[in-house]
Amino acid sequence: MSQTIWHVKNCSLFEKLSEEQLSQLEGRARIRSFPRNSAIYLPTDISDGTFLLAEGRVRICSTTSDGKQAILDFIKPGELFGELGLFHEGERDERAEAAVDSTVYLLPGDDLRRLMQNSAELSLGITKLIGMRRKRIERRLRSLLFRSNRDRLAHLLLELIEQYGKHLAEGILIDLRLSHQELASIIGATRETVTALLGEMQYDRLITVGRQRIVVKDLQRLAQSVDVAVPEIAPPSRNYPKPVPVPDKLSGQ
Amino acid sequence: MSQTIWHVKNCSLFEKLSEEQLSQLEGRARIRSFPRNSAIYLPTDISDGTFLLAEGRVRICSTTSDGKQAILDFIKPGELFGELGLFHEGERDERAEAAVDSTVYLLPGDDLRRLMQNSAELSLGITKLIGMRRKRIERRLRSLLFRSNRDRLAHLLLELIEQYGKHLAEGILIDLRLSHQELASIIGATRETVTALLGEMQYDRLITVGRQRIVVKDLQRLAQSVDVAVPEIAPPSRNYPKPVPVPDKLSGQ
DNA sequence: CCCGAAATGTAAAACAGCATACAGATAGAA
DNA sequence: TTCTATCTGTATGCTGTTTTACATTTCGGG
Repeated sequence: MSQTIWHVKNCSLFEKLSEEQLSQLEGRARIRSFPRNSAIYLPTDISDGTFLLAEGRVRICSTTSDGKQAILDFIKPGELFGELGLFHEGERDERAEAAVDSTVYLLPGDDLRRLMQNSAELSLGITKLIGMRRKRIERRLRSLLFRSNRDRLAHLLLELIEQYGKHLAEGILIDLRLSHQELASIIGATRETVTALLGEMQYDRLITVGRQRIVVKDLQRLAQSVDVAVPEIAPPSRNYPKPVPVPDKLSGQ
Repeated sequence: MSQTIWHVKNCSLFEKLSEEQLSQLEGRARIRSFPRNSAIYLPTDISDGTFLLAEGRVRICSTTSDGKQAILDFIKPGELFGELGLFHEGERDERAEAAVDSTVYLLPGDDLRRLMQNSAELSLGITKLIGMRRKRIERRLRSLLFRSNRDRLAHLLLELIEQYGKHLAEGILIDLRLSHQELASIIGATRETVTALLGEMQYDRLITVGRQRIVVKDLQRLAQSVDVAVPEIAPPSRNYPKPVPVPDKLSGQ
């Protein structure tokens, strides 16, 4: 088996495919690297084909005609994105960007559809992934419908801890560089509001903030304040294995 | 073929199943009627099994601990709901209610999963349905992130016209009984705000309002006001055939 | 036909978050 | 280093929305 397809083989989604099916997919799949903040697809792109994130982090964005931006979702390694184009042709209505340097497999729509026809396992796996994303989005929806900006921000911090939390002497570091603007785009607020809220939380001794750096000092109380269970901090390992290092990912664009 | 399964057979989702598979499903499926406003499942229910709406209309709701309610989605005949329970055990985190008198098939999770294993067609169909719902929810999310209450309400009216619009001499009737409270729960606002906004729109000669009755008088201008294409009014027929009349659906509960 | 629950209408006060307008701080590039 | 773009901090007025507190109307069931 060639090295190219190594990730795909190791992605739980594809583990039930036969060797033959895998090599078929391999022949058609393309791998590509994207540097931090570059676009992976645009809303105007023709929406066939699906993307599988091998490494990095991808954000799904939406922009209004008057330029306002929101982040709809973050994609983790091993997850698909752009996959709704499989079923509904036409233009995509969102944008995908690499949040950090990322490596992505491009799976042609036709091939993937054919494989799905022949593998109920694969179909089921994809269904699960889409369903999981729907659950995430439903949670965001509830959050927007019911919670204040401050609560949404607190909630977001807790979620981030779950994925990027790192124990430190001073507290739990959210090990991910996020500007206030980005936080604002996630919770649907303005940058200024986020700055103010973070300041408030710092004053309340819940967190300490630095430039693109947030340390949660009192997880207990933070979780309490939004009536939520204290999150577990995920182990640093990924279920999706780290690929052979790409020489210079910044040149991928 | 028995009459019970007639709907299932005619649901595009299941049309590719063999006779044998159908009768297998038939043996396990249960049909049940729910009167207007009754609960179909609760958040505390064990979340196995999936529901197929045969006739009527179902709303998916979420309630906070302090009693605030929101409507996450509406289900049309031929669509599945509660289907995420197929993949993630545990309690459901939403509630389903009959918005009008409704007839529902209950498909046991095990059986459906087994069928999905054996029919890639079926898996694909279910994936499409879940994906469609995700698209709807993503649209709601954008709407909440970007639009004001008034714009969200205008937007909602346009969507409702698409599904329930009925041409009348005075304009286009939204042929669905909805209280201000319900409208508010959909767009994420308070009842009072909705009352005020509807009043405003009436003053602007965009609509006329009566008790649980809204007539859009100037569709053109309404669509313009939220920068959206004028919606088509769907034909009254459903892609899902009307079942043999149930004697007295109100007795179903 | 009457009554009670639900739906609707209205209005004042309080508030949260936004738009706007700056100014200082910092990192990364040249 | 220096310079510039990005990020952060802060203040102010304003607007839209919620909250609260009612009064009124209407439907539907007994």
